[in-house]
Amino acid sequence: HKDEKPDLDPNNPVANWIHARSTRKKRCPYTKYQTLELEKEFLFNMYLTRDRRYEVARVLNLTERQVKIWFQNRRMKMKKMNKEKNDSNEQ
Amino acid sequence: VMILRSRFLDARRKRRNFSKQATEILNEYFYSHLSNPYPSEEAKEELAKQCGITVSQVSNWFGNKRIRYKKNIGKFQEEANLYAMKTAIGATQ
DNA sequence: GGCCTATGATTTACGACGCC
DNA sequence: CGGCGTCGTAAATCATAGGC
Repeated sequence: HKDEKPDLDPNNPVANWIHARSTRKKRCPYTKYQTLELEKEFLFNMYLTRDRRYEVARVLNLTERQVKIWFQNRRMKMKKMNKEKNDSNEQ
Repeated sequence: VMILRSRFLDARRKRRNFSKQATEILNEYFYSHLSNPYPSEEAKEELAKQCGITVSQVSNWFGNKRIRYKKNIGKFQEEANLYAMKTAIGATQ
């Protein structure tokens, strides 16, 4: 037979997997209010200007980084929803 | 037609567990690629087709499986042995 | 029918890498 | 060339299907 290489390390199969760094901030679910306001802002424009980002972050008590990432994630979500809509509408 | 479609969309929102055969296929892939259980986009498409689910669902399944396996390898040992044996038998035929 | 856990989906947070 | 873009994912959490 042969040496494929499905498994190089039987003792620790997880060793080569992707792992989040220990410094990563723990996921912190946003409040309904925060989410609602973010959705409203997203409806207004899918891309933030720096000024809007600063303002939204200030009002919702989030960091600008959190707001930036929320918009990135929200755009990916929209993309996924659109794809599913298309997939079901063709065939 | 649109009505049928919206009906289909409504039906989808009630989650069902995947079929036994689908879970079987996914687990076979997972345990036979245990050191790197990250199927390519093409592999995901093939698995999705075989399982009768979407590529997104395949991604969700692997994401859930990896984290749950990693968090409690012991709990999955029996299952791992079962699928390891299965692929070993398959390889001899 | 009421718990409980397993399971599929969704939500935050990054790493990697690309573009401008 | 740094900062924001996408893409794929980790990990936590949500929702509830399904078994007892």
